[in-house]
Amino acid sequence: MKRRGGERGKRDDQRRARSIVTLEDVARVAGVHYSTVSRALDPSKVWRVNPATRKHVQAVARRMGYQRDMVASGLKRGRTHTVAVVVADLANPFIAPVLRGIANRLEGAGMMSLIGETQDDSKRLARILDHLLSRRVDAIILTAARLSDGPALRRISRKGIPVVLAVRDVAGIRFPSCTNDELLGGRLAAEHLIGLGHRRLAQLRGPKDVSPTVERAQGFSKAVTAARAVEIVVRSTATTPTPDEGRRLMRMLLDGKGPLPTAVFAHHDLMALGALAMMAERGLSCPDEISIMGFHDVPQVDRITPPLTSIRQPSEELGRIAAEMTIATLSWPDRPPEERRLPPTLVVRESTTAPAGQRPTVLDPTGETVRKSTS
Amino acid sequence: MKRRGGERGKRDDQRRARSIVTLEDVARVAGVHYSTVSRALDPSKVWRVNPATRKHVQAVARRMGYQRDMVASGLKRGRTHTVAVVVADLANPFIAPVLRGIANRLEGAGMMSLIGETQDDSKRLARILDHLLSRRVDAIILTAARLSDGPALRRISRKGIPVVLAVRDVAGIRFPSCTNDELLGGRLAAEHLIGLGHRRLAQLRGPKDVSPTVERAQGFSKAVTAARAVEIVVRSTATTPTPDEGRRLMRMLLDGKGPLPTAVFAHHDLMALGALAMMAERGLSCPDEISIMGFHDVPQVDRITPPLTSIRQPSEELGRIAAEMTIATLSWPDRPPEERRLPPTLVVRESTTAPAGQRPTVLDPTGETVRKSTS
DNA sequence: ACCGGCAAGTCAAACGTTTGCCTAGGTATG
DNA sequence: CATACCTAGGCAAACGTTTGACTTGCCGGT
Repeated sequence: MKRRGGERGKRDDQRRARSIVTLEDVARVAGVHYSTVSRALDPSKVWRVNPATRKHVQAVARRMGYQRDMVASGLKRGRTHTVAVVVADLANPFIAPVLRGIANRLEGAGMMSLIGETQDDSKRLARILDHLLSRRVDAIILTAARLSDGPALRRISRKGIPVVLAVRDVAGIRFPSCTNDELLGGRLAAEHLIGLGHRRLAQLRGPKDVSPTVERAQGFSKAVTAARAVEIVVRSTATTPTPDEGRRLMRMLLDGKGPLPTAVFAHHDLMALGALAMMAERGLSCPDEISIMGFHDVPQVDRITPPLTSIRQPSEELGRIAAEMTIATLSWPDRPPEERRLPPTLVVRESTTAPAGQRPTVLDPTGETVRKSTS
Repeated sequence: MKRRGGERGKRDDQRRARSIVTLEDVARVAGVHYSTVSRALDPSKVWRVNPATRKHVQAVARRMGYQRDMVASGLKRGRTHTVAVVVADLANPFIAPVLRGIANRLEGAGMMSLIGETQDDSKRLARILDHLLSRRVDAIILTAARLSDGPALRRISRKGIPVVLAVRDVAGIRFPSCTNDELLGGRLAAEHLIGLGHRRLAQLRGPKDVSPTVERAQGFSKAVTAARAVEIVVRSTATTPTPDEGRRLMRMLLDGKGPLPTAVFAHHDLMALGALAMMAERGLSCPDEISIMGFHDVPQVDRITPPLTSIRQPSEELGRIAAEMTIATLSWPDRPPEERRLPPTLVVRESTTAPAGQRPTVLDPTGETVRKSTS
């Protein structure tokens, strides 16, 4: 515990200017070698230093306000404690809770998340992935993968940096992933509408080339086929599911040949809103003439007119689990990739009802027509 | 341009395992010293190397897939090209566009954003700020500041890391900041309601101890006073403006002594939604009995019943500007702190109308009562 | 008295870049 | 021809931490 002091003082000015306390500073004050300080402050190495010395060093470090430089540490250890989260569209209301789940879980593990937005542009995704490589992030949580992004991902993965897929899956690749069970989501939607008596259904599909759209469509179609009902599919060409795209698809549907469907399943609540607007424009009433349901159960769709039937997905939990899988992969790199699918739930509101022909009409005491209602 | 090769081969195995190409690898292949490679790849130092050599080195680097290690570079240069964005609540729908504005602008400058969420908890803010210090971020964009966070910020600032305030301001501190002009926002709200003829107005205030609430309230009150109208203020005790908090405040208002106000200004659309729900519960109709308006114009409030009058703020632009100010501060550290305030705009919809007594009642050809309407 | 073993610290070489300084030639100038 | 000057590139010391290898001092056992 003897003090020595004063043998290593040549770079002090720089550091004081940045007012940064280094191991060396602490060591000088504590009267030990800086490697001892390093060990005294590292829980996993602290057994190498005498309890008395440890206490003393820790006290000095705290007093001087020492903070380990994570950049230097990252360089040496090859761990930056940083996870990149790549999203397609920050404005999509259902991505915020995912981000939150991720950020909060990571914070608990001493990590933070870097965010990048691709706008579903493959070039931009490639640029961002390169950049992330250069930053030596510990892992990447990718929520912006397109079905065809396999090759790009394999390239990254070969560089030795773990990629965890969230929300969207990728064709022909086995990575850890945490996604919603979209097949089930599609099926729940179809079964709900079929259960109400609909025999002629339409799908307004979401952005193309992404797994949720494909699987949701598949789950829906399969249930429709199983029920021997008729299905009309309208495909989106946009990359973002907006109300405008919903309007456009709904117009295409209404202008199409053949009889109109009695129920419409939009792959995104925002598209359902657009579809509702289009119906209003054409003087059609929902749900009386056509039932409409959406997906995601984004905030406030329970308050519009009519309150929207939707499928709810556990977004924040999905983020949390994706972060958890990332942490697990980092601490046990060779574990086989786990693929979790979270079950969605149906939320029935007033935008869906039985088709006009089959609607049970009941007179209630006030003489008004009553229908299934949740409020 | 002579090749030398083979004089520095002792650590190759490690690097090949991580499949990371370093300056040294490129140098060996190109037959020059690694410092020359460094200079050939740094636009600001490239004049120090002969054009022919530069070309050759750049070609080799590209061919080998070299990527500068930003961690090492960060350690040496003291610049991490990372900006932290600290938000209070990731789930707040109006923060997503801000984040997006920031992330996109930063990406253009070769930086990325680290995100942290405080949940408006001062302890957590302090923890996060410490952590960010340790990560040596280049700057911090703080959207989660409480009025009383001055001391904590000064501490950070003294460590030499620039802080830019966005959305929320802090008492008694002169930092670069980019906020909404909340005074104007409050005034617009008040003037709109007063203009409709209301003389008895209520405010449901937002989270306490944050600048937008205080200024918005002040702007509102001032306009009310100027018009010699009467004001009732209901203060929130929550830290997050939720529909539930809106319900609670609205109940307090309705249960209060004295005559009810004819118009209510909620500091957040979500609170306005709660207030509407509370009115419905009490059998009051909006806007017939009480007009309600919100703030932020979050997505979909135009589709609820009745469509909500609100105040719109340019969130994405605010983020972009905050990022811009951050970049400016980094490249010219001693510039005087700029304080920008972005003007909000009033969006009139159907949840606000003239008070019952003064409402101009007009018979239209169908014999129904017509009122001001936007749709 | 000698050796082995252990505990507690010190030493110094990394991690991959950046950059001030130095040197080796070459060219211009006296 | 000698000197000064320039250019292009090499050298090596940082940046702050981590960590394998080494030293030192001490104890117990033979």
